[in-house]
Amino acid sequence: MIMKPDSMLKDFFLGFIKIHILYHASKEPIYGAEIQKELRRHGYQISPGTIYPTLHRLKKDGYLEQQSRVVSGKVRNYYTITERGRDALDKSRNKIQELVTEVLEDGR
Amino acid sequence: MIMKPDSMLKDFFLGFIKIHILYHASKEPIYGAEIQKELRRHGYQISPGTIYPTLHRLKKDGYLEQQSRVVSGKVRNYYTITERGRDALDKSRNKIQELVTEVLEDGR
DNA sequence: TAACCGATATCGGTTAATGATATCGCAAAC
DNA sequence: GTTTGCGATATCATTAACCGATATCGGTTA
Repeated sequence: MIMKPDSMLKDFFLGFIKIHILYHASKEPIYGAEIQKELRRHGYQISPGTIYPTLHRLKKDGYLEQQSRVVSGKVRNYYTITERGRDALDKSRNKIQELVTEVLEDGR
Repeated sequence: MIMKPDSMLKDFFLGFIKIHILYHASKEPIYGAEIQKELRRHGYQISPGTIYPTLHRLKKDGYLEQQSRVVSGKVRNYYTITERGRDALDKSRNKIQELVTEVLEDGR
């Protein structure tokens, strides 16, 4: 029996996904399956049914732009952050800092 | 026309609520309406339909314990963190630190 | 004992995550 | 040039969660 990650952390993680994606897309072009792997390294199994609609949404909202590229015979949709996305990321950073700092600040 | 907070931050906030609540309940006894005000100070209007079920859930899961108290003629359900809740909070802290630090670390 | 009121509880409607499945499109094989 | 393989992407029905409007609770006071 596999112990699922704490639901609290799962919730946190889901709420954090868009920001996490924007961050990586600000570093280098990313694609769906890669993001999924990256999230797994953090211990969270996020469904493709979540990843892809999220990417589409971020593109539709103008935060990401898409370039299709062929890699070893497969089509990949790479996403890069836009200027608008960068602004949103910066704004989110500040707010997250404010929200999280307090909670993280001290142990028991 | 009131500009709603960015949906990305809203998502983050919703995912963060349980942890935020646990944190405050680790400092002092809290109650629903107070939490709602506290969250508003951060710029987010969270519905009672979210707050109260969340508190019930945290209690049911053993993270909070409840004491009903009468204040100026009104019944209030105060919640305090349990030992189990403290453990969950500490665990969450570590994980959040790991997840957030990277994203916050640098500007553009 | 009736009316008040802050706080809490609840309900139907709506939106979002899920993960299993189907599809896409290029390339290598024959 | 047609077929097959495959990683990546798209989609769909189901399930769960937030929403906010509304109802209810239960001491207190007059």
